[in-house]
Amino acid sequence: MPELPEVETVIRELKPMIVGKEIDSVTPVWFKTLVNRSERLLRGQRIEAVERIGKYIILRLSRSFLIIHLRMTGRLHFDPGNGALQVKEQGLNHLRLIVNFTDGSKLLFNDTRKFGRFYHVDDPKRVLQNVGDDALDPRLTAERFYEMLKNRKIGVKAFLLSQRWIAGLGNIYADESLFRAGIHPERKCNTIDLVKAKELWDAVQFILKQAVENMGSTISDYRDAYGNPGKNQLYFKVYRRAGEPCFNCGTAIKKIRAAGRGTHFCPVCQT
DNA sequence: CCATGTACCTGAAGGC
DNA sequence: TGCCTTCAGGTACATG
Repeated sequence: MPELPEVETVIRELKPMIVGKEIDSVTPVWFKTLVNRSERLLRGQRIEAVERIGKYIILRLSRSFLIIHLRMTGRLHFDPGNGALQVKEQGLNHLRLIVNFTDGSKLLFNDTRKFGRFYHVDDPKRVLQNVGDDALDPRLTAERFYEMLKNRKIGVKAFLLSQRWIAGLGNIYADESLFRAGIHPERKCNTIDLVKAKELWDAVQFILKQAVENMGSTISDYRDAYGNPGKNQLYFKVYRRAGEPCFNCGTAIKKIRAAGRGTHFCPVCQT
């Protein structure tokens, strides 16, 4: 499910709901969701801040960190505890973990496929050591992006999907960014010159920012903290458009497997 | 270093 | 209707 824009949407909404709350207890519903040894250590800790690097949500607590990854189908919802839970549809069919706050409100984690994780750690580096800078980090520049690309023989889609260099892109926004920049997903990184690298970097920035403005993309499972779907799926140019005409040239959009993922591109516009 | 396959899970969709 | 296969916003790990 969620890539950077979906995670950003969720935390923007969640932040005012949970910052300052004190954890009373955590109820693990599915035993693998909470990764740690001692959920008792969470009692009495306050949520000091809600941050994000790539697709990772970082809850800064009084004495430790709770790092959340939604993976494919994870959803976070807030239950104010007064009976006014706002979640729509069947948002809570697959409840996997509950954070109970001392004021009676709760943070609910729903996750159909059970891939999502809450990592309780003293040092965020334990989870984030192989995660690069956030794709929307203003300190990143096209020049630094080019430096990362220029000596790699890996296909450019695989590069964008790896969280190790730039964090936050997933399958949808990698395909959409490559289309916008006119680059074939299997092109080797080291064949991209500085000018083309800048075009790709600008495309990544545009695609991600547009998706944040549209509250993320909903294909099936993704919902924001209120249970609402995103609107950005209406702006897809290639993703899930196999066989349909390219908006630039009319050629049928192709679907192949690249970097192990279904990959959509225009065989004429993307070289 | 790089590509590919498998594992982790559930459910929707398509073919027969 | 039912059965079987494939696929899905992700990542970690094993194998050539």
